[in-house]
Amino acid sequence: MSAQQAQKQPRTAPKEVRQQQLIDATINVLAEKSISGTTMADVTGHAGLSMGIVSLHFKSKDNLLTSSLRHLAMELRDAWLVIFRDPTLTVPQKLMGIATASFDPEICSPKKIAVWFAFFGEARYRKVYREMAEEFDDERSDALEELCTALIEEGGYTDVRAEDLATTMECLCDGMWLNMILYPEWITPDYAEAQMTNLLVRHFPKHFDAPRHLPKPCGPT
Amino acid sequence: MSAQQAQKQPRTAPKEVRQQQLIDATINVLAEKSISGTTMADVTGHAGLSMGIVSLHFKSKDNLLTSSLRHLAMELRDAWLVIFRDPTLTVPQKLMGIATASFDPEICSPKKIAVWFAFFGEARYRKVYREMAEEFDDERSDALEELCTALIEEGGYTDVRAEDLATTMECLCDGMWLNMILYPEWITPDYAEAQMTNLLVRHFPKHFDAPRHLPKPCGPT
Amino acid sequence: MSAQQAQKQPRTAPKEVRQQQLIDATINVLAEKSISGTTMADVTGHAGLSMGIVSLHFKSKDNLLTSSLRHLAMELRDAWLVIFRDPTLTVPQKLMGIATASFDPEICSPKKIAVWFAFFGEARYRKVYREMAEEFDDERSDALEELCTALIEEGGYTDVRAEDLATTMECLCDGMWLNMILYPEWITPDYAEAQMTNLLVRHFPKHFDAPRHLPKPCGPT
Amino acid sequence: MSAQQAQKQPRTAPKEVRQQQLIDATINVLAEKSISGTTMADVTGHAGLSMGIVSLHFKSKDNLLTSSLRHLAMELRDAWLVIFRDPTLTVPQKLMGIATASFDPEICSPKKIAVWFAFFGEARYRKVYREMAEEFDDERSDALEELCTALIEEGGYTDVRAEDLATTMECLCDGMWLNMILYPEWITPDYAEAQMTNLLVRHFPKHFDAPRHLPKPCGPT
DNA sequence: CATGAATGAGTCTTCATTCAT
DNA sequence: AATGAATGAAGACTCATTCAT
Repeated sequence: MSAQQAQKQPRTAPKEVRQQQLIDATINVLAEKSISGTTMADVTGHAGLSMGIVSLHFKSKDNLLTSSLRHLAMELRDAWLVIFRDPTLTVPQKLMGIATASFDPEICSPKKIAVWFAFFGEARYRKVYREMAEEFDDERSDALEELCTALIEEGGYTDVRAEDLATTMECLCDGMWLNMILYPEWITPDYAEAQMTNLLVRHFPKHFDAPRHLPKPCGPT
Repeated sequence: MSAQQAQKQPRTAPKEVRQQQLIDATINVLAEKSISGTTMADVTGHAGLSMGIVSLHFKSKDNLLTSSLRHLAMELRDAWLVIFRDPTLTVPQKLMGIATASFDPEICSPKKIAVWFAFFGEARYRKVYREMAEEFDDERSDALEELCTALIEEGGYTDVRAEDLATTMECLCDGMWLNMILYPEWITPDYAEAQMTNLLVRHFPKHFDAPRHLPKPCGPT
Repeated sequence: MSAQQAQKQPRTAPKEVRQQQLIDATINVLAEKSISGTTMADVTGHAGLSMGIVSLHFKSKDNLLTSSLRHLAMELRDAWLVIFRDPTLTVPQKLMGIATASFDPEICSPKKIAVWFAFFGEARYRKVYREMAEEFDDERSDALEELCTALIEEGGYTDVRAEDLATTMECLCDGMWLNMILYPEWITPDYAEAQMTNLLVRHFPKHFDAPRHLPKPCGPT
Repeated sequence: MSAQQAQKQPRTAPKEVRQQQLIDATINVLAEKSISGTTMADVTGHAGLSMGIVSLHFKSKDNLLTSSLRHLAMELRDAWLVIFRDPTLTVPQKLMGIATASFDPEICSPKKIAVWFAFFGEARYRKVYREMAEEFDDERSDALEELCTALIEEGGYTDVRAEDLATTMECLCDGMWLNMILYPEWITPDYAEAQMTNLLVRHFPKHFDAPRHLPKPCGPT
């Protein structure tokens, strides 16, 4: 929400609204200026509010950043968890769903990926992230491994190790995120999804169809 | 080189020596404090030199950072290029060599990966990186694709697309780098190399042996 | 009154009650944090009221502080004036009474002395104090001098000058206040009273008995 | 030194000179604005230097204030210690010298007294003062007591307790300091010295001559 | 009368850069 | 070529005061 739009907002608002408003503004500014370049004046200006509002609602810049990171982490967790727990989905559907959840436009807009890497670029926030997300990351690893194991048994795949494949899926996913901001013309969300599908087809040919082969847009330029 | 050692050094030194000394110090400090937390006083203090030396040799902080990034990029490029151009190596050896070059201790120490992601965390330096390295990154992509194509033809692999596999290799590599600093107990250099081998075995079973399956240390914790 | 107790109080209260409540809170907070460290949020929080209440009743922080100083000054003036005007007391009783009134626990609790010196520490409030209290201070000086003069005539003391003794009494009193907060183990209220008695005994031996000689607690440590 | 004069000073100066320059400026500004009102910009502006210089030489505002307090405390200590240790002085001369050292124009200018009370007005700096000066204050108490004891024995004074008189001297001194800034027309340095002499004459009539009786200037107005 | 969210001017502090030596 | 004292712009944070409810 821009400052212009914000001028029409009421002078006071519930705590939750203001906090979310500030977190949204923070993510927007972070994407552009990263952590070192993001000032509280930038954030509050973007939200159409006054400078003191951050201290009022978040006590400090660090806490605002941490809260914003938590917001992103929760959003991502919810995205795959809702798939994993959906009783109407089959195992292959769940596996594919989790694999591609990271590339949902809501989750992996260029803006949000930039913010993720802004945080990963600072040792301090890597630690913060680990402390807040270690449990969820474990859960996701376990979920992927569990689903892979189920498929391996079902399909009698003797050459696939669930553990290794789960790791490959997660790391490939992260690597494509990185290249999405480095070379957005090379790795697009659609291409990333096709790559994930590719990986699953190659390991579980009895369960997955060949992906559409997207023309690689233009190399890592 | 620590400040203590540095005190014994002569008061003057050739341009190149001083510049490399400062770049080394920069990489060391960046790994710990990232970009926003790295001050010129940190860098010069770590190098055992005076504050004014940065302006003398690099004109500005930004230029010192850019030079440091270039140093890392060149180091990485040299690592895979020397393999690619080595006439004594076979195609599979080259492919494996390039795939695992990123995990050479000299290239991917925890310190250096942290610095890479410190730069990737800032939009400004992603742009700088692209401008200085997109040529090399293209070259590497082309090299990988060329090697894959050679193997596909040689082995008659009909289900492998060179382009996609090259992309997978690069992204998987980057994703493991990220998880190496996020969860160093999970992804170790040895495990990363095994994962890369795994990928090649699965695509080119006639050319690569099964990798040693390292026990996955402890999940993404 | 603590915030907890205050929560039970009715939402509205007469002007005078609220004002006194705020002055009490101000004195309590000032004692601990002095003027620079006392915020309106501290004061209203201590009183269990909302932030806006200060503006409502006192218009500004400065006015609240000035009112608090006046409250202290009036309290002190009342303490000695009631003695001076008490028709049942003899001259020596009055002199002794005024001399020791400053050390009455109600007047000179550690908290209140700290507040006095908080105000004396600021040129601005020294000026305010002078404007509001110089009349009373003059009156007290005159009262002491008058009482001393009476005793001098009565006892035929030829070596005492009423004016100088009155000054000595007042300054000694102030100096003991200061040392009470600097070194509370050294100067206690009891010791201070004994010192004042000592002074009177030495100047008016025919009218005052020897004081109890309190063991000096432990030096200015 | 004013900003105008300061403009002619060299751009760099030895550490000690700059630090003393800043402490002098601090004392000047503190006298006028007290602690809450003194900004680093005030201090550096008064010294004719730039804002960053405080952090460079004193790390923080608090440390600059503490250093300034220490400077005052040392100055006062030196003033009486040099008298106490002067082998050419007699015991009465030393006693009188210490008693009146506090009123030396160099020590008790209106400016410096104001600064003393600015510090005494804050609990934080009372603690700091105690920690830095407790030893010296003890020494001075001991010195006064020792000198009084010597006179008592020499003169056969049976009605004087060295301990109590030393305390009276110190507190009277402090009280006159306070009234010097509250009512400078009432208590002048000369009058304060006369008061101290008075006290000594009354206790040790065989050793001290009657003081000149200064006309009390104008009451506590 | 009373509330407390919001404001924004003011302060301390940091730090890249400059410059006299 | 090298030093490091000095600069001053910029940022995070504080807090007296305002105002819509």
